[in-house]
Amino acid sequence: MLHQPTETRDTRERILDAAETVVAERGVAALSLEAVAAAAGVSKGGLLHHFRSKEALLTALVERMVAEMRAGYDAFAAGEPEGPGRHTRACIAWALRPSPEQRTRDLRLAAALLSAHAHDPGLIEPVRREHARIRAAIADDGLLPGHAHAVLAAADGIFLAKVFGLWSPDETLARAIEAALRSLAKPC
Amino acid sequence: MLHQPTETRDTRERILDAAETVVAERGVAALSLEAVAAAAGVSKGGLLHHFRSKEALLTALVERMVAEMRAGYDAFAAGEPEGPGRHTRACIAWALRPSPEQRTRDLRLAAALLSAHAHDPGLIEPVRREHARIRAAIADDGLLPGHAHAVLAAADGIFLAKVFGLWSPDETLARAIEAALRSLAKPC
DNA sequence: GCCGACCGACCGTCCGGACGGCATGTCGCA
DNA sequence: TGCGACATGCCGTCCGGACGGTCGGTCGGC
Repeated sequence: MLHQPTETRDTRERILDAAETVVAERGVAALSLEAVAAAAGVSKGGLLHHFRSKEALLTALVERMVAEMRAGYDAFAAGEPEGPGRHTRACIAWALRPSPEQRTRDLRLAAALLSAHAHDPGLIEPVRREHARIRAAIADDGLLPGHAHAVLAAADGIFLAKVFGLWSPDETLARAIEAALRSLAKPC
Repeated sequence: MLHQPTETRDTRERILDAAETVVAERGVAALSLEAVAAAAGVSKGGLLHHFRSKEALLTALVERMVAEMRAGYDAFAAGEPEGPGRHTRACIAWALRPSPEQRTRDLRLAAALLSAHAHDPGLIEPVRREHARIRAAIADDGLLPGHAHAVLAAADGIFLAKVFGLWSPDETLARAIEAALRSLAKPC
């Protein structure tokens, strides 16, 4: 494995974090290279040293996001007991289990998704592939296909509604929605 | 009531249609005044005669979209039989009943939502209000709150996944999802 | 003394918006 | 009926600013 100086990786991560922060706080339109550089405590030249173009920055943002998605979802799947409906229940947990680090994860996801899609819809292709992977897992989960996909749609809805700031259920409602979805995730 | 020449209204509508077309075909980043004007067969000056700024254009886009949303949803609600779960079933129909004019409606919604939110997240406030209105109707629909909101989340997910081009169920899967959601929309 | 991280000035381009002008039509008035 | 004053829908040019990206240069470590 090539040895990469730690400082470089730190700066790259700092820049990606800064990009997400800018989008989260000031919207997609404010995502300029100068704004990101300033938020990361780096000059514009320094930023462009790490990401050769804005598109490269957005691509890296999407890649990191998808990796985070995949790791998070797989962790939930691993936490569910074996048997039919496991992946479907992982979707429920992924969308409706509020934990501090998940809140920030959602903000990161939203920022990356929105900014990349705004620049070029083709940039979120990795997200589409990850979604397809989850769909495949869910279709082979031992449930009626309609039930599993209804749960997936609900999980998507919870998350994407948060992306646009449409709404977010409070704690008690989240529990109630979770119960309703779990009733769909039972073996037929 | 003031008499408004018909030609003006036509041109305004043509411009709004053109804006949606540009976004749908070339993405949010391509939504410039010049591109919209060209697609509408109007000069940039002519466009700015009807919409004093880009923000005014986007505001009008969102307003038209919300009106369309509201009319469509209310039509589905009116078509459902009275009794508990009516609004919840209207959500299901709204998201999962494919009809030609609804496909184009979805494209319009997606284009308006994405472009307005990209320019300024505050511009989609009317959408948030409309969503809140539907949530209120659903919360008072005679079902367990968790069930009704789970259905709403699924409807949101189906639509918003389409907005980002993540996926869209085919006809048979749509029927299966519909059946699963309807099982949640039964009186408790 | 080389190399990689980073800087900051600079450039070309694009975009939003202002502005003055030009037709067409309408109304008041003689 | 004819005419002038004005409003309206639309055009096309121009400008200031912002933004993405280039490039020559600096500095510290190996």
